[in-house]
Amino acid sequence: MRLYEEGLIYRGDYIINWCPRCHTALSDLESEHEEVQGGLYYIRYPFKNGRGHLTVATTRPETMLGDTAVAINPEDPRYKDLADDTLVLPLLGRELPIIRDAYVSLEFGSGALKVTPAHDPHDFDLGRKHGLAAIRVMDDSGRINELGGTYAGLDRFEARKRVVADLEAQGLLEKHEVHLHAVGHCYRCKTMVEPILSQQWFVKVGPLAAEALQAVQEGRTRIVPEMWTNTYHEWMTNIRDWCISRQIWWGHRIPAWYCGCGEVIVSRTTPQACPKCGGAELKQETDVLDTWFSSALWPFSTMGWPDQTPELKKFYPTSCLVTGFDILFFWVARMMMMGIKFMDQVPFKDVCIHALVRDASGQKMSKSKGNVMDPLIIMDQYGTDAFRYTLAAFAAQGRDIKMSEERIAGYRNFVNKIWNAARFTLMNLQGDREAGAGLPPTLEDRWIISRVNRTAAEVAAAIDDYRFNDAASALYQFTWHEFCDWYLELVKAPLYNHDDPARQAAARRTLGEVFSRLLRLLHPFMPFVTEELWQRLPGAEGSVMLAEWPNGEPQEVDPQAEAQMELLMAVIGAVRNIRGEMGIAPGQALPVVLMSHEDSARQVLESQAPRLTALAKIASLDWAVEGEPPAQAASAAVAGVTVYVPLTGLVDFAAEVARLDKEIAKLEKEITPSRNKLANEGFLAKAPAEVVEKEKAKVAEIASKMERLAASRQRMRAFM
RNA sequence: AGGCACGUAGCUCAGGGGGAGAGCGCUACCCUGACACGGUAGAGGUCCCGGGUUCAAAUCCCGGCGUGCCUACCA
Repeated sequence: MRLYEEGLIYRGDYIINWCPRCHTALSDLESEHEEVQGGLYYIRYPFKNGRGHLTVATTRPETMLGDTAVAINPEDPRYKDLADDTLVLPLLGRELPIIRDAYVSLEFGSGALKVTPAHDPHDFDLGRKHGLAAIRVMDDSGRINELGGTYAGLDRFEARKRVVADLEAQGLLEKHEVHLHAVGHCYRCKTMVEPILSQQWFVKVGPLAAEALQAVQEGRTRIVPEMWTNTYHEWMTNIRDWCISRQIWWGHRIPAWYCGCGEVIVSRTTPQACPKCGGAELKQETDVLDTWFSSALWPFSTMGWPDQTPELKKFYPTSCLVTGFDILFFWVARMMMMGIKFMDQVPFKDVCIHALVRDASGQKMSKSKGNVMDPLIIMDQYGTDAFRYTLAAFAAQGRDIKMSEERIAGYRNFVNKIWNAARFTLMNLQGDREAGAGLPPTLEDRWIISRVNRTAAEVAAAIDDYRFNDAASALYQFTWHEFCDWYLELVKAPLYNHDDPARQAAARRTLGEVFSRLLRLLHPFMPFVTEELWQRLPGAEGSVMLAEWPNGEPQEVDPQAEAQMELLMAVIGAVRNIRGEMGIAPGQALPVVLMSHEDSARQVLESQAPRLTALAKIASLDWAVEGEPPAQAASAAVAGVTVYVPLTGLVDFAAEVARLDKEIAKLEKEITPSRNKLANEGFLAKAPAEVVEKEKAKVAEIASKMERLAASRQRMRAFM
């Protein structure tokens, strides 16, 4: 009503997109252009004076039945001296004036354009400009009507064939070329849209769009990822009036009444009599509003508008709308227009455009194409949580998703991993998470607490930025490769040591705490399994949905513990590498000798000897005096520490030399770019000091490793 | 036709000026007391091509080639 009163809604005769199957008008958006192979027909229109003809080109010969003129470009040299200014329309014999308009392209077709104002939007404009009649020759089902002469009653495609055949028979078809062009199709039923002259209701969107555009330009509404603002801008700038009449049976009926005297009454209440003639014979408009028009009011109409309800006050404008790009115009832009118009404020602060799931070849999934992946089947197969996690992991900004079942299976495995980690955790907690306070934390305690806090901070930051894939992968990495791979293995030692119940309890405490935080962090991505496990976690109350969200406590980040763990993991990795590369059975415990000139490293490793021994499967752990390595041993170099595995008896010296060669070659490849940089004077002069320092430290570390490995290699060679 | 993306391991994809990453797949070994939907170790890359900017380019700029999407009335 308000829009009508302000002149922003009007009724008018225009060419609209008509679906001959749905029997309704469509907006420009609902007409989807699709490339089709059509024909370009060159048809001879004879001059009235009988001397020759003018050839016009058209893709839709059947519309010639509604022609009311032929247009040429006034600049066209071919048509400078025409024999006559009047043509005779073939088949029907109607006389057609030749009009001159710069709109006609000199390059396309024959340079002569047949004008059918009732069946083409541009012809309609031309018709208005030149005062031509508009003859509508088709009915609402796409059949030729009584104005189409002998073609009356034929379907539009049938009519085309007949028209072409008849023209050919009369020698009026000059030629016929194959022609690719984009043709509108009904978004609902894919029927070819027919542009038809018709009286409909329209919204004058210009002023509304200008405001909606400005809101985004001024940042009152932010579109994420930003690249979509271009698209939004483009569309808002080139927008045409919006046809909102629909001849369908669902939707809001347009509140307009027609009186026999010709008066149109638009009213909030049902009018009793015509204000002009007093007549009581009023008929309400049968058309309904486009559903997108109605739903443009959604952000406020759902909260009691036009009343100023408490809900409306509190929740408008909303914080974030999450949607797909294909809805950006249909709905988002229109909610913006209406929100600003009626609420004086944008409907949402952020619009988050998420990725669209496409099929394996990048096609948009659609039922009619038959390339849909049924989420119910997938969830049945891999689990709802796995499916949801996959979508989150794939949801990188600005990119669509080609769904891959392998990835879903990978996340199913992840869910399973968590389930098993939970079994381990719950089994060991023995119903108690509270005991064990007071003992100083072990290295693995400090480390995992530090890591879970870093992860929490990372997840929080990622979610704030709508980088759901970053959040998902941070959690995956932490859960599997830190919590499960390292922490759970390390914590087994205190957990299984019944001789030290206090330490055992302390271990339980940390385990329970970290696992509890992990469940809370995972919950948004994996709601079902985490809730199930939460219910079994001792000390957890209520639903995990309501549990406190871990944001990451900076004071619980412990860089020293992380550095020490890094050393421990490197040494364990070195022993395992030797075991794997030398083909030593996993079950065989190995003697290990360490050598280091760094007291701090030695201290850490000595204090962690039990963990080191357990995870690297070590039979005996000894320290060598510097410069006196064990004679026959495989070796590895980590930062600050050299690792020896004496292999007397079962050692294969050639294999060890080969292993060291490979390792040295790898380091060589790593060190070269850094050495080159340091040899570059420009780098030393212009690069930031910390970058130069970093390169130097890197070169020093790798060089040290290489030296130690080379020394080992030399010793091994002596035994060959 | 115009616009916007994308081209990184065999496949699916992150990253985005200073040490090439993940999942799956692959190779070898292992049913180790949470987990074989698993563990340990490993192989695998001209970051599409060509220029440019820079001390430094997979990353920024320009031009190609290829792919996808969106918009569009050339009858």
